[in-house]
Amino acid sequence: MAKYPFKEIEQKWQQRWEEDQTFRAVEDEHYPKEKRRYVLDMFPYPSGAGLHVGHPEGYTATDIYCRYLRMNGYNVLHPMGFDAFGLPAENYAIQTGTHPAVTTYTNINRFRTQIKSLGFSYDWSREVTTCDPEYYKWTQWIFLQLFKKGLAYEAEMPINWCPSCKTGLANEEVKDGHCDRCGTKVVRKRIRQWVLKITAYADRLLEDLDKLDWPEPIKLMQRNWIGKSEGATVIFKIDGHDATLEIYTTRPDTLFGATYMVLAPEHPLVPSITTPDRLAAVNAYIDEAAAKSDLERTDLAKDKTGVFTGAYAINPVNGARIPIWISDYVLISYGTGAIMAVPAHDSRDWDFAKKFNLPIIQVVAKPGETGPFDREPAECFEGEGIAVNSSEFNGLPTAEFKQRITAWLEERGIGKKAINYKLRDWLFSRQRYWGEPIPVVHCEHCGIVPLPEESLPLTLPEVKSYAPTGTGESPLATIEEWVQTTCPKCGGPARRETNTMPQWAGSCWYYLRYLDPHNPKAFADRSKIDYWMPVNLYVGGAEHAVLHLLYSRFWHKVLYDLGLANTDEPFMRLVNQGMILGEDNQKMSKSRGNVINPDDIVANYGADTMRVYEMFMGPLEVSKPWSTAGLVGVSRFLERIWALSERAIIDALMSPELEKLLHKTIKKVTNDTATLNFNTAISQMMIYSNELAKLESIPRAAWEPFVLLIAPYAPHLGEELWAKLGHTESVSKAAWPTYNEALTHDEEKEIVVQINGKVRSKFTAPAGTAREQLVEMARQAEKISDWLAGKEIIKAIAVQDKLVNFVIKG
RNA sequence: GCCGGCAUGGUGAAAUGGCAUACACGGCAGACUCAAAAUCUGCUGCCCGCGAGGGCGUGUGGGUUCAAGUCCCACUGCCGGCACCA
Repeated sequence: MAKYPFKEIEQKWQQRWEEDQTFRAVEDEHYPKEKRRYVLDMFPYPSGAGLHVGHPEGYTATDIYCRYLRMNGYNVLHPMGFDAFGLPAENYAIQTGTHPAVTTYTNINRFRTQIKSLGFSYDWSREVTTCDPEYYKWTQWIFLQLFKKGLAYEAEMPINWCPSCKTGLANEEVKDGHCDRCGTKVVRKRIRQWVLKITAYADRLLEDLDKLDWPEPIKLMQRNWIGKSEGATVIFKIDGHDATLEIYTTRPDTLFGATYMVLAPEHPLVPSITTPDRLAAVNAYIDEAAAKSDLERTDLAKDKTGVFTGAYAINPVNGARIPIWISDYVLISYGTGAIMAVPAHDSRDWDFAKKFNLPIIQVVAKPGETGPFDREPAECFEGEGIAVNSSEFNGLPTAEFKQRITAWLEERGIGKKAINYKLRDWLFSRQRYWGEPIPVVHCEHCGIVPLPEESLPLTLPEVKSYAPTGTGESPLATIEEWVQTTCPKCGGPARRETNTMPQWAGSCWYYLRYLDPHNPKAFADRSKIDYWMPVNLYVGGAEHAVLHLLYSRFWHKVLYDLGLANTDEPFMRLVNQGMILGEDNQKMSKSRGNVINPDDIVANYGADTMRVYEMFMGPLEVSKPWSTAGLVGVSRFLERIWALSERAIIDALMSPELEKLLHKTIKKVTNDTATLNFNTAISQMMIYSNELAKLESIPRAAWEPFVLLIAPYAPHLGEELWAKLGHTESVSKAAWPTYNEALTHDEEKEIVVQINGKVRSKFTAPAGTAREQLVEMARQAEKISDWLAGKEIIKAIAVQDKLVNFVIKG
């Protein structure tokens, strides 16, 4: 018996698909909207390490699904491209002097070859690369639209700075307070930055999550990241000053329990309210806080610090004079940068009050708590309850008190309802070379001036050194002839922006460029957007939950508001594939030496084996360890199918039993493929092929549908077997097999007989036998009369086609 | 600390509240072979028993139910996210 010649077959069909452009997607109006599907993979960053076994997992899943959809009469858009700007290529350039574009395109070519070797049905004519000027021209163009809408602005703000790499780092490049690349401790540095006003969309980004068919944990992560909170602002008078102090609280009902105030060290009121005797201490504290990194201020420094300013605020509800402190546990960037401290009902305030011996007054009684409430409580209580020590509000439940006190404050003009978000504006600039140049100039007369859209792309100039300057400017700043330019508005001298965009920029909208990748006039023609969008299924890793997936939702909404997109959400359904771990159940990494290279698998076992194995490992969404033994099992499965195809395929009727199994198999594989439950679809195909293996010759009617079922999973094998059956057209154009529902049901059912819930016997009965009759049959069943002898039957439960359970006593 | 996810044989894993362990790997036995590999067939949760058979079993402890891997409550462990957001 000839071994399955996967090398020849895979090469042959990949070549054929390319020559025939089998998977080219065309905007054919004959397909109604509901027969079109846009199935998207998260495109890869082409690293120097080559494709990882994790990449093909999601790609295989979408590929099987796309092939399944095409066979079911759908017009499918399934593109692939490369996220090509980014740090690794630039860092390599710094070390070796190789232009990042050279490294990047070498890696892209390798990735493309690797991806193609797995036989995915992408429409490669739509490939996009984010570092291509023809692509980033439109990234810059979208930036200009954001700028014109006032959604991109310049600001001085503290950022994460790596003193060793001499560059700013994005939040995602900081791991536990250290530079992800070199391990140096990150410090804060104030430099000029471009920032995108994502906060303007906070509420819509939150609300619209409800429309999306995404995994709940991902939606929850976005909700938490956006962090909407509802409360009130309250204005406190400052004793002896005209200025007032505004604070934000989610618990206005605890106002009577405020025993001190805390300002962030950066709060603008601090200098003016600090008393002379406290000035030295306050200034020392401010300097100390400023020198701390974010890590020191948050992660490591749960220990509260702070100093008294010498000033007092007046509590508007009871006139109490309460001290104003400063502490870095209050953040200048959230709310009003100032709080009222209620130590009895906030654990942070509790810790602070305990440390500095500040008074603690209980104002909320736990449900059922009876008091007395005139002494300092033994512990902090943050839950809801009944108001105490709150004058005329005593006895009110928390929720009601909140409403009443907010109205009370509003009437007096000293407070109002307020909403805050944890989400911050998006720090959008990098002091890096390998990114999209930000298309604006700084003019002495006109200020910041956007480049005219016709002048785009603003391409990256060549530089001698890719190394960061260390001054907080990108390497672009060193090219005087590039930096010096003229103002598009007044024609006077101007300097180009030298910051570049972060890696996330290109991926914010790539799914739109796939729709019309070569359009020189627009990022995508509106008719093509209307034809395909929104994305029906988006598959990728969960690590992008709050970064790419939030950023691209933001950009998409902006485009929608500009009338440039047809929906206000880009990705209707999201599925996260689980991680593939090493054989040792650890994350794959070079240092652990447990990395599996897909090239080796394809070379030794074939692409189809790789594909089917990755889908057979377990559910798509969960993490699972790689197992070479498991891979071999799948390889044997495909070998057996090949061996079956070498047997005589005859035009004879199949047995009724086989026919039933065939229809059950078609049903299960159809449903499981449609719902992405590929592992159970594969095991059903194994069951069916094991049955076929018992036959010396195989009825054509039993074989052909099976070839069609396996084709999306093992497409090369599928094509070859289909051709062996005499078909000349690609199996991907064939119609998916149908099943007869009646044949998927058994006429005879095995009925289980239980005594007190334990299985004691079994018998067969015609499907649909009435429950009363099942009970009668069960009484006669083998051994059951012995079990029932001399016992009282309290109850007999019968479930049609399933079981009879006798509940007995004695 | 807070939020979320997961936990089933030696292993990867199946299971609309209705026979737990389908399918695959591994293991054992057998067939083929001079032999081995490959391939094929059978067996394979644990305990007691010669056997018939019985008992126990889905991280732990409770509960609901005629019936729980599945539903509820409490806990443990692992993985992920957030981390002074007032």
